[in-house]
Amino acid sequence: MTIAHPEGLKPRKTPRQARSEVTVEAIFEATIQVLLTEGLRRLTTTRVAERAGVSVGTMYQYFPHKQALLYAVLRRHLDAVAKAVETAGGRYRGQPIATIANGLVAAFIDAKAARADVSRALYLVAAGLDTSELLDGMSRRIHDATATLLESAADAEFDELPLVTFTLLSAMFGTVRMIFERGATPATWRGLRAHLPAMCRAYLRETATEKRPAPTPPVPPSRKTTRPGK
Amino acid sequence: MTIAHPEGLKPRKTPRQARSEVTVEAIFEATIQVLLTEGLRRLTTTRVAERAGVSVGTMYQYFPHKQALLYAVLRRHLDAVAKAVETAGGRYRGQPIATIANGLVAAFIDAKAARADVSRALYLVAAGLDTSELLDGMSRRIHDATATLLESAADAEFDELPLVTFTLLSAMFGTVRMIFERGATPATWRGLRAHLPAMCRAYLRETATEKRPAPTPPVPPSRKTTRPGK
DNA sequence: ACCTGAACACCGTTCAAGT
DNA sequence: ACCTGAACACCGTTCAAGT
Repeated sequence: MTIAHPEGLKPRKTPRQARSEVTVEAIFEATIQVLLTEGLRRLTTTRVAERAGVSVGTMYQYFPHKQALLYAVLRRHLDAVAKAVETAGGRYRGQPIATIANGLVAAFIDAKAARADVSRALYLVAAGLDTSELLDGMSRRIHDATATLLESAADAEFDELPLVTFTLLSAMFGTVRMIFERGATPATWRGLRAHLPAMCRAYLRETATEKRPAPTPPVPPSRKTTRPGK
Repeated sequence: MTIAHPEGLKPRKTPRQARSEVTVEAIFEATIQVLLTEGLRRLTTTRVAERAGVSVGTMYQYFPHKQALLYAVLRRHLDAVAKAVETAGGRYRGQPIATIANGLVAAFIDAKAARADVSRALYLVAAGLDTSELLDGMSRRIHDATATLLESAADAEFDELPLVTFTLLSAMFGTVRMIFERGATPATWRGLRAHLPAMCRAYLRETATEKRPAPTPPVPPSRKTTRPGK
């Protein structure tokens, strides 16, 4: 559950007194505020400290450098997203792939949209940091939850589960990310909310080998599994 | 064809003598080299100037600030990608959607993979810059080329062409981007090269209304078009 | 026309001194 | 234990002086 911090990005000390917990919390909140009001480019250690009502020195007592601070903020957000997908994984277990695809996309989009402004700001933060280990950890949680979910599907089996999971998630992550980085219109958002699940369903139907004959629809899924080689 | 520079990101002057053209070219090349060997974080105006064999002052004669320099390098690369998709658009006009999907994905991946290291480095650059106008311009070219291509498909018509184009491209862009930002294994690359087109084909088949009865396959496409509203 | 590089303002980070 | 803020090193940017 806990993701290891890459060396050097650890918080410098853990708060031991009530006073310092308040301080750390204030620093977190100030970081997000400065990020949203001033932008990443103008996010300065001095500015964050000022906004948090502490001195720069205090900040450096908890975070060895600016990167570590941003890293910690990013980590919080990604953790919430991973949790959302894991929860969805529990809820849709054993359902048909259509339901799974819809549920998964909805959970992911909702988690991001809940704090859309923060999400958007953090994409920039993530790019400027060495986040490979953090993203690896979060991706693994989400990947595992998704693979387990797909494996439990009532009406389908997958020959290459890891690759299917990876492709599916890449499209989901990437699409939503794309939307966030450029400001999408509400119309685009609505459109995507329908078309992204549609794409996922179509893909899963294409790559699945049927487990039992589906009850209602007369449409036969393709029999051959797609081969990844070359 | 030419994309307007956002205010303030214009090159400061255009080279008028052969000497300065050489200088600018050296600066471009130096930027990419420093980016690849030192990373974005250690990319310093002094370092780039040194590597290019000119003084900082000279650099500032051509680029008003560091951002403008990075912007220009990014612009070059994106232009090459847009050109690749436009070319593919010409080549696959009037083909069946399966062929179009395959060709489009291949063209895009190839364009990125051609200079994979530069691609990777530039994703970081793009995130740290105000690139909305640049990306809007490039996206428009790619979007237009793709929409025209889809409209020409021999075996399908699309009720909501703009939304379909957008969703398709988002998945493509996003997926490839995802791969680039984290180092993907060759196996993953090969897998994706097969599965990403498969996903695109499945999606297009799902959202298309058939133009003429397909000749070979007995699989009927779904008749109802997916509705984007809520 | 084009180039140089010392000089300036600003930001990340430290550390001796405080409570 | 926790906090302060002047001090230092480094980076982006400028501009008077050169060819």
